[in-house]
Amino acid sequence: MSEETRRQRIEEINQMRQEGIEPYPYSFEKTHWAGQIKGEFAYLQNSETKEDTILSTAGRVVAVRNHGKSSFFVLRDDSDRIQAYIRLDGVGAEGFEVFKKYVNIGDFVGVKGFPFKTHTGEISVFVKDFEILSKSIRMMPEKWHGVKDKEIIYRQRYVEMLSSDNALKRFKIRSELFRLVREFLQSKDFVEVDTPMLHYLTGGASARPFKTHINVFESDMYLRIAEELFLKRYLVGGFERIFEIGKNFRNEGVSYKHHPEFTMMELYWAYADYNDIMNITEEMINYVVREITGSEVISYQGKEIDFSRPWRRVKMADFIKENLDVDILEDSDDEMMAALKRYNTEPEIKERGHLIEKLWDLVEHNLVNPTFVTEHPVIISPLSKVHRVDSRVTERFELIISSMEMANAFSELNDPIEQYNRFLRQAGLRDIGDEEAQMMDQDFIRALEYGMPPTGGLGVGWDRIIMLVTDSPSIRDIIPFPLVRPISFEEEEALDISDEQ
RNA sequence: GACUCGCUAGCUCAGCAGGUAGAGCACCUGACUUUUAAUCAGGGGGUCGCGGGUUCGAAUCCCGCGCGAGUCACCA
Repeated sequence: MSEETRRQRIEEINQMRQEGIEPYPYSFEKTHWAGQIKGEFAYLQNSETKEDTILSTAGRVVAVRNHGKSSFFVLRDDSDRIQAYIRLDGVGAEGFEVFKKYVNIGDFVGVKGFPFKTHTGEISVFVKDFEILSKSIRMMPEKWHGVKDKEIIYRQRYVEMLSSDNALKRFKIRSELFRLVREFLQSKDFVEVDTPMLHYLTGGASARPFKTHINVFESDMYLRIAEELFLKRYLVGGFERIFEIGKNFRNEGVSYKHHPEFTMMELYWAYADYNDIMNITEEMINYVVREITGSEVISYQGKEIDFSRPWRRVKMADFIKENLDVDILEDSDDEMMAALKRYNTEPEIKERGHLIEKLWDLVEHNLVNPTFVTEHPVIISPLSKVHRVDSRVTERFELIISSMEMANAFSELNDPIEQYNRFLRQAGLRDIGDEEAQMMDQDFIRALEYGMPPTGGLGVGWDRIIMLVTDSPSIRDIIPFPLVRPISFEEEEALDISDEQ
């Protein structure tokens, strides 16, 4: 590491203070964002100045081009980049000397001056005054190639963000997406609520939980794997249209589409069923995709994905039958097992539900455009109502896009007796070693006994949708600070800041 | 977990018939008052991921480990 440059910077900071220049001042009056300046003064002709307009802006210096008694430099802020032009006769000999001596790429600088357009047509700020706002003592990544090392990108995301406009934009899209989701749902009278992340019992999904411990109650706890069971308690309480956007935690593998900590949205709509939920899901995702990308057809990793409505709807059993020639509703366990063997796979737990899941995994990758896969067997849907005309299946759907499960929804089971029996069966699965089976939640049963209205419920894994709209190959690319294997800071760095002051 | 690939200056990368390390950007010094990957001249900077082995000699060959990426397996 360039220890040398870092020492130089620290020495410069000391010098600055001796000269009465504070390298880390407290605030700066910023009147314009970079993007605002570019927009507001786009009308200027080449070489035209607007000397009667004094504005100020600030950002990180990302490029400096010195020309003797003048200098061009580029400031990057939240909105865009803006070029600034500083010269000796604009800021005076002393100011210009400070600029040349102390301003480096990576520093935050505030400038005050008037807008103009250069001979070559670049909207710029003619600097009348400037202030160093924060000195950087680290060298910035290469200005042209940026940082490509995935290890730096994931472990020090701030480095990727500060050096790549694209990365900054990617995470702004993430933020914008959640804004749009809230806007959409609020327009339909859904209210945002929240539920605990620390649970004594895990439920609402099939997954292995993280364990933790609460000292005051001397009790083990789990990080939630779903919001479901608490949100339904809201419905018992009287809420009719609710949603929660929050983190869930699943102690399982990491892959391009799995991350132990991910952002899930769940929504519950009283008096609606899974058909209503299908419709609102389609409308909501279509809206979000259009707002963000400006189109209904997007390109994801070279594939085209068409979000135009209506989306295909296919029953799970039919889809598996047409692809694998296996009937998950009628065939025996042995027949399904034989089919799985034909595809060189078999589940760890040889139980009907797991056989069905396994068969599904074989065909999921055949779906690229948004597709609702519906009517899952009762056995793999412990929280879902049995279908009103076919008792072998439930009123449930999963939304598949680009081979990834994006959403899961059902007509929520609100019959307390049946829910109790479904939980009993899940408990039986736990007994035979299925660590992902759900736990009996007696308080939840009690809540249902008080009565929950007929309700349609939905869960959406927005991280995966963000992958699509940002054309990111891995979920780690759109989670700002992904989980990384721990390594000691000393292994990465041999810097000691204390002995250098 | 298995296999494949990668790890060299702050960053992006070269170097691998084994002979004590290079470029560009960045940094420092100098020239240059409309450049935009500015240009020109000079300079500093490296436990070549870590440990062991082979060898007179290892960034380069062999073994182990660490971290990362991809594929598969596992997994909603």
